[in-house]
Parts: sequence; C-alpha cells; structure tokens
Amino acid sequence: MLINMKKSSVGMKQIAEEAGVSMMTVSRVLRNESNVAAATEQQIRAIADRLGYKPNRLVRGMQSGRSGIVSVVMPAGHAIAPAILEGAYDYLHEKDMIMALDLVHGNLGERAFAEQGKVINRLLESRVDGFILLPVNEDASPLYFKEVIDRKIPLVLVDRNTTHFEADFVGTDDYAGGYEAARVLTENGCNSVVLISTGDFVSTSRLRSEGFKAGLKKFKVKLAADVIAPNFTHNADLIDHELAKCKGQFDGVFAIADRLAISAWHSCQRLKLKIPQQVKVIGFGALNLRDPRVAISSFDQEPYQIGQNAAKLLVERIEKGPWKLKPKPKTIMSTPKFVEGTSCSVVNDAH
Amino acid sequence: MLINMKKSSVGMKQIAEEAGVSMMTVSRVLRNESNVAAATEQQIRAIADRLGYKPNRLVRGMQSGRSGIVSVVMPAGHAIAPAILEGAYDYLHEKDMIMALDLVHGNLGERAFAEQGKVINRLLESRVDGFILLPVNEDASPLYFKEVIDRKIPLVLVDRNTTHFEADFVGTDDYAGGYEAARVLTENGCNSVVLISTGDFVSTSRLRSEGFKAGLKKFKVKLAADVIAPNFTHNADLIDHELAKCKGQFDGVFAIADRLAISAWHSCQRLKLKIPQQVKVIGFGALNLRDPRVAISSFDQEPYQIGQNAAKLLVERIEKGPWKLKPKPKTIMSTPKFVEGTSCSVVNDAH
DNA sequence: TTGTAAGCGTTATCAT
DNA sequence: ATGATAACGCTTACAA
Repeated sequence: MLINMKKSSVGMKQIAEEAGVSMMTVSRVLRNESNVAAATEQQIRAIADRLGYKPNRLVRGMQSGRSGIVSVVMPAGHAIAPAILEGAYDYLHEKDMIMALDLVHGNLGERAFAEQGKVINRLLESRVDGFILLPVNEDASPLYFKEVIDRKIPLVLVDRNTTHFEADFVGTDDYAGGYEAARVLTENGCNSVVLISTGDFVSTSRLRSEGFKAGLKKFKVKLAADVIAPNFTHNADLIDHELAKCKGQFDGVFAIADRLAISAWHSCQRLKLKIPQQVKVIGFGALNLRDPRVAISSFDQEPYQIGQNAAKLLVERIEKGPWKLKPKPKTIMSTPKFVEGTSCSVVNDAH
Repeated sequence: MLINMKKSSVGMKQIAEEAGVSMMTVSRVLRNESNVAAATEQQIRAIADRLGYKPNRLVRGMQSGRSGIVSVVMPAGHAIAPAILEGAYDYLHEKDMIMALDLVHGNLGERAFAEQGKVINRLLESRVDGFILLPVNEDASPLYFKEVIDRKIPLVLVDRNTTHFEADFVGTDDYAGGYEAARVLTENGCNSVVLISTGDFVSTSRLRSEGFKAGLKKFKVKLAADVIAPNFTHNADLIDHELAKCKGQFDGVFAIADRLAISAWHSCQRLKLKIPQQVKVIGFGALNLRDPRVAISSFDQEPYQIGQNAAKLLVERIEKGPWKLKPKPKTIMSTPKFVEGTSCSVVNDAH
C-alpha cells in the first residue's frame, strides 16, 4: 500500500537513459571531469538541468567518508551564542557545508546528562566532519566528548576553554579582560569595587575574576564584595541585596557579564547611586549596544570573529585530516576591546 | 599514499565476523527486530558495544529516502529567532532528528539572492526531510522555495506569513495583537497615539499596524503620527526626530517591536516626557523581560511554543508523507498575551 | 571518449 | 531463527 516516492527524485540513471549514454558519462560530466565530448557534455547538462537533478549528498558522504556536515553545540540561551553562531555559519556557508545545531540546556542533572549523550551519539551516527563546542561547564563536557576525542574527530572549543582535555580553542583572553577592567576602574578614580561573577564553573567567569583581582592587587584597589550569582532567575534580587549591604563602601562594579552589569545598574538606581558619578559600572560582552546612548561600558569579545575563526580552523583540520595522531592544539585568543558606554567615564557624559 | 581511514569506522561486517553470523542477523538485532535468538542477540549487542559501533545515518537516509535532517532557515539577527529555534530544536531533539540551521542576511541585493539559492540547493542535495522557514520578507522567499514546493517537501512557515503561496503557518495573530494594543492604550486613557512600524515588507509589521489602526478607529482614538522605521541602524535617531516633531500631541506609543519601543522610551526620556504618567508605551515581542522592573509593556508571542508547534507540525507532515498532492495547509495562530511592564499602566507602578 | 563491474554500509525481500 | 541476494545512488578502478 505504500506509495513509492523514489521515482520523484531524479537520479543519474534517468539522465543517462534520456541521453542514451551510460551512467559513467553522466557522472563524469557532473563532476566536471575532462574526458567527455563537448556535445555529449552539453546535452547531459541540459537534461540534468531540465530534470532538476540534484546530486545526493548522503551518498557522497557515505562514499567519501565526509558528510559535509559540521556540528555546532552550544548552551541554550547563552547571550554570546547567536553572534558566534552567525560567524561560524557564514564561513561554513561559504564552504558549502551544512551546520547542524544542538542546544544544550544548562541544568546538568542526570537527565540532562543522558540527553547530552543522545546528542553526541546522533552526531556521530551522522558522521559529522567536525565539532564546534561551547562547553556548558568545564567538568561536564569531557564526558561526552571522550568519544569524539577518541575517534580523533576535529573539535574546536569556543568562548569557554577547558582544562580537562587538550583541544583547539578560539576565544577571548578573559584574564587580560578582567585585568583591564581593574585598570579602567582605577583610572576612573575607583578605590573600592565590587566584583560580580558566576563562580568558577566556567573558564570565562573564573579567568575574568582572576584577572580582575590580580589587577586590583596591582593597582592597590580594595575589593568591597565578591558576589557570586550563578543562578539565572534570582540574580537581580541577589545583586540588589548584596549591593544594598555594602552601600557607601564601593565606588565601582565589575560584572563578568553584561546581563549582571545591567542588574547592578538598576540596583544602583534603586539605591540612589548616580552612575557614573558615584559608581562606575563595567560589564563584559558588549552585547547591549542597540542604543549606544544607554550602554553599559563593557568589553567587546568580537563574537562574530570568534565564530568565523573557529569554523575556519575546524575546516582546516577537516581538510587536512585524517590523522593518526592529533595535531598540536592551536589557541586563537583575542584581547577584548574596552567599549566606552555611559556607565563608567564621567567625562564622556555628553548628549 | 593516502591513509585508508575506512577501517577506523566499525561496520556491521566486522560485528558479523566476530560473532560468526551474517550481516542480516546483526542488522536485525540493531534494529530491534524480534526474530533473533536471545543468546545471539546478547552476543551481538556486546560486540557492537565493545567495538563502539554506530549505525551510519547517511546510508540509512539513502535507503529510506529520509535523511532525518530538518532544515531551519531564519533571518540573521532577528530578535525572536533564538527562542523559536530553541522550541523547534527541543522537539526535533526528542524525535532524534538533526536540525540544520541556515542564517539569511537581510539585505536582499542580487548577491544575497544568489546566496539564498545556494542555501536551498545545498539543503535539497542533502535530502532534508522538511523545512521550517521564517521568511525574510513576503516577496523574496517564494522565489527560492518554488523548488521546495514543487517537490512537495513539507514546509512550515513561522512568525511571518506570506500571501504568495499556500503553506503551513505557525505564528502569532498579529492583527489581533495590534487591535489589543489600541484597546489597552485607550483603556489607559490615551487620546492621541503614535504608531511605529517597519512598513509593509513583512506580514507581522503590516498586520499589527492594520489591527492597531482598526482598533483606533473603533475606539475613536487619534493617530498622531505613523512612523515607519525599516532601517536597523538609524532607527533611534529617526524615532527621536519624529517624536520630537509631535511632542505634546501624543499621549501613547505603540511600536510593533520591542526594540523600537525601547528607542521610543529613550526618546521620551530625552523629551522629558514621563512614562507612563504622560506617555504610555507598548511594544511587541516581550523579549526584554530579563529584569521585569524596567520592562516595556508588551505582547508575548510565546516564541518557544511557536518553534515547538512548527516542529511538531512539520514532523507530522514528514511522517505521514509522501503525498501525491499537498495536504490542506494548516494555520496555528496564537493570540499574543499582553504583558504588563512599567511603561503603560500608572496603577501598576509599585516597587 | 565511453562503458563495465565492483563496492560504499545498510536494509528489504525472499528463501531456508 | 538465519542467510543470500538485490537494491539504494553514486564513484572508483579497470577495461575497451
């Protein structure tokens, strides 16, 4: 009772029949091989066009061992993800490769763990040519990517690095960024500042915090509070509470992510602390630049470039491979660029 | 001189050899067919596990005519896209399908047109099982999807509908949303309001505007200005300018997208117009709810649900297909839900 | 310049 | 309960 749809898809066989030649000749034309009579070639191309022939990538992949599919795995809802994605996409599109996207949910309970396994498995079964991974956290990902690493499939980490295994990495020099934040606050006259981070579960938060603290030590600025806000839902309240506690004891805030900086900005407003006159606020990510006139001063990570470079590096690995041994991992780290908003420098308060 | 990598990938053949059975038996076990001796089954599973066997989806796809890949095509940088994407992803993940993502850049010059063709072609070559499409604009997309429609490949439109061809649609009742916006402004005491839209190039802007204007007529409220801000970069300035021009002549603003409403909000601040006391502002999308205490009043489109429903409908089409004739297109439209922020109702100004 | 045959990894069909 | 063989759409190797 099943309807046979196979016929709807035009194959080389049909073209060969219509042209009165063998499939081989058709194949040669379609692959732009040289040894074909000009007349035959033209005729075959015409027929292929008329029939709307499309080569079957699944078959190509099966035979060549290269699917032309690249897997991109990211935490769902991460602010920097869309821009990285776009950068990666644009490069892959240029290379005529498919981008398979997987979104990993943050709460890593046992169930989420199982889901992750399902994701990797599906990707492995699809014979993807390589992975671009933004790890959920430093500890969890190695478990799932063990198999990827064992099979020596090209893998490029983006934004968040991991110390649990060696892999290519494209991202931001977060330590330097944190250090710079300390310098900027110092240069703008801060003496005692608050740090808001998400804790040590991801490299970005950890390194920005470390760099920031190193900077404070260097510039002899006091750390008034070290607020850890790992939870997405209650961050605003937590920050309200913590800043209220030390009101009057700080004149600067560095938050390792813009969304936290924005919360801090609103908290300060509620505490009647004028920004930037009484309190300077710096974020990280520079993602809220839609209306530059109310922007939080921040650091631009140039996420589009990160995505592009990651894809570029990955494709390089793919095209060079396969290897018996993995090549030496490469790290592409760019220094985040300070972006002046209206929340830090008093001088720049024009408008 | 080429290294033969094929060996690295374990196939059914190896398993069959190790187990001393035919490939068929292995195939049966791996597909959970019933007629296999319990002992043989266990042995085969053990070997498959030990060898780290993964079925090859490319081959499966080739044989079955179903790749297990769904294509999602969206305009790059569209605010609602990530949430829709996530909804679609979660459902596809459940169904163990791959989500291939393509990001289309907005500027539809001739070059962009060619790029779009490349995208569709790649997807067709990959034998994707179906498409979820958020059209860039109403006029452009039909050109590219002609082939998809001709081939009767399942296609679900999301968020933006098109009148150029009939297809499944999952999205928002934008007309009703616009009408509601007029009602809410009226009920909050507005007498003369400004509409900010992006023009008629996409159904969402057009329908929200039409609904809004119909509401104004019904509720006898004056339209003080009909601002069209299609350009992403200079919107803020344009809105500044337009609102300044009619200062004192309006007590309400409806913007068909939150990002425009935010611009309007800032413009009002600069014009020393108190929100919501002197001017009520309503947006659309409800995407800026991170910190509900400073939110623009808006309409929630529940984009995650849209994505999920689109994926669900698409998979339904895929699993039921193939058809000789396309089934009657289905429309799933949900009424946008008004979300009270702090920019509209004076009563709700607590905190 | 063109064709033949084998094979890629798996499943469907028909035996045994 | 298990196996042999063809088939999926295409490419590579080897003729002719």
